[in-house]
Amino acid sequence: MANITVSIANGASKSFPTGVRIIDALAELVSGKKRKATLAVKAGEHLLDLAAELHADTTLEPVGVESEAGLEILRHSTAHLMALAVKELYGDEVKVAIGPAIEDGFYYDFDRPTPFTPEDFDRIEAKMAEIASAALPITRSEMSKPEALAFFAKQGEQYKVELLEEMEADTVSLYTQGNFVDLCRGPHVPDASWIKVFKLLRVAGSYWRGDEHRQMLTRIYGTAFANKKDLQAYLNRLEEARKRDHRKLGKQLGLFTIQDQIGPGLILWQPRGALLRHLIEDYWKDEHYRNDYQLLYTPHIARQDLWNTSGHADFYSENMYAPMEIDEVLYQLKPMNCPFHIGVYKADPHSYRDFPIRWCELGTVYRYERTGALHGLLRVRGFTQDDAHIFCRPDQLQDEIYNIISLNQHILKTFGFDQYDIYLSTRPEKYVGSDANWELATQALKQALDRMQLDYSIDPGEGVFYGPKIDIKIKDQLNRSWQCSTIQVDFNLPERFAMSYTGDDGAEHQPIMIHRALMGSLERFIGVLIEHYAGAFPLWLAPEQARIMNITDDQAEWCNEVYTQLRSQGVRIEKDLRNEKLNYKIREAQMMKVPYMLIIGEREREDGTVTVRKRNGENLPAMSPDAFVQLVRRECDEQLRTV
RNA sequence: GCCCACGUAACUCAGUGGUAGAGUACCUCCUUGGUAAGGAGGAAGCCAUCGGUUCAAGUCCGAUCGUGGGCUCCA
Repeated sequence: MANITVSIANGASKSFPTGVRIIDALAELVSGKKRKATLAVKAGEHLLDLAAELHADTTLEPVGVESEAGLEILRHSTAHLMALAVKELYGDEVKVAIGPAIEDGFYYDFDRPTPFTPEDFDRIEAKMAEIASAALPITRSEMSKPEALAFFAKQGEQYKVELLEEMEADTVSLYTQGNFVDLCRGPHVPDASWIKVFKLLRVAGSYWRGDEHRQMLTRIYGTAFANKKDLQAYLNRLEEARKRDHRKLGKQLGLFTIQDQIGPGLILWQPRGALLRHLIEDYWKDEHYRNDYQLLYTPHIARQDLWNTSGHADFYSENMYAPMEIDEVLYQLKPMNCPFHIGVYKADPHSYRDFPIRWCELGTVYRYERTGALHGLLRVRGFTQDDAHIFCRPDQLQDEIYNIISLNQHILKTFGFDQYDIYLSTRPEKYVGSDANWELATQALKQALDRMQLDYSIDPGEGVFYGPKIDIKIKDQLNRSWQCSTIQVDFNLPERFAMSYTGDDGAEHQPIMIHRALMGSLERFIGVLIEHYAGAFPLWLAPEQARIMNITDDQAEWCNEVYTQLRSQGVRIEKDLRNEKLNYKIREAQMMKVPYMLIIGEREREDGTVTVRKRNGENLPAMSPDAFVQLVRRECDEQLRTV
């Protein structure tokens, strides 16, 4: 990426490629007379060089710290500061592994006989503050690789030794702060006094080098900011995310439950959640019929033989549940829908004229997920994919991909998602299918994306062994990314199942198969939706669109009349006729995030009207029940309007 | 699966070795009140499960199951 933009106090500024020492860059900018420079580092690798070498006669303003790259440097330095504090407090008992800056903060991995717990945070933070206030300088030095190896070996830092052994460089850079010397590429802030606002957040386990067969380390996560205000804003954002947590809202709004007795990762949809899901499914089916898809239904189990043919019994077995025996034949629960759709394909002979065939199914699959991976609705063991398989000729591939992406965009947009990160994954090292086919499919994916003028990044070699794919991550209200949509070309299954069609030349050919899911799974998608909307669903999706409530018992009859009328006209309305104060009823409806409250007092009963209170507290003038039905229909139509 | 933490009433939580608690929800009664909690009373727990230590275990120890934060893996 990155150029370094260096600007100085007189306004001059220039970009340099990464790797240029800032001191050299400055020399170019500063004509020799004026040595008082202010730095703005946009993307920096060598800030410390500058700090170290300009210290004597340059004032370095801490402007960089507010920039993104500056924050990264600050956080990286804070990770080091934490390691220093830990070393000072716990000495040789602790070995240090690695400690980078990450999005929103930093972490450092430690190896300690008894892992850290949050109770240790106060002590470590206090030590960090103490070191920081002493403005202990952070200095950069270099060593040859053998020197560095000997140095860290002597200190007993086996993790650093291992890192060094794998490095190719002849010389490495070290950063020294007090007694703590760390192997590090840098850059860092000039001294610890720059680190003023920081906080340790949580401990977690992590494998050394991310390898589950190796040593488990204790990771401490923390964050640092340029000022207290930014830290507070960050903490508030975390708090906001916690409030939106779909597990919490799912319970509060009565959407779904997961129970020990049923089993982990298995979702029970409660009435409100089931209604929400039903609305999404109906919408999904309508959109698919409208876009020339046909709906399929297929069973949940199949003979093991099927999974042998498909190859899942081989390469996917660790995700599949154990076989069960039925009439002395083994059957297995399905982890995927594809072989069944192929079964439908094989029920009839096919000609090139049939294509494209677009078959979709809300197919429930079961996959074994390790207990530690399970997470609310977002990672479960039984889930329903909004699956589809498209069979086509090579010349139709690009159009089909294009159509899938546009349908995807249309559907996602309806749910308020219009920010995506798109990844195109290309051929991995191990693959099936011919090079020519891979090229054809990869180009088709690429051209479809280009045709739609979508930005995407390429993940080289990250495709599945059976074909290239496009993954789309959606961004929610809090700018968090979620992997939902996936579009995969498959050269494997048509081969394994010997699928064919008769071409215009009268010969048999193999169709191209595309797998795709737009929402991914209903479980995950609804989990994301809950957090995206913070449980306050738009009217068309709200399980309860309106709640009618009386002020005194005298209006109960009129309430019942309106209730029955609106129900019969398709409004999802509930009633609250309890002997409670209006305040109390409003509060409850409000907490259930019901979009409209219909308030009925003496006035409304006499006039035959309803007073409408919106979820945001706003009141609409009294209207007839009919007018309210129209209002609901109009609003839903607007929300569903095709873009 | 791995590391750490946690598991007490339907929910949110207090209870650190000596008779199981609060608020909310629920039920009953009073109250009929116009825009986010009216009042009184009542019922409700095998303290996740199993085992151990102890005169005595919700509390200490171990195992199992489950949840959370991560790691790894993924729709």
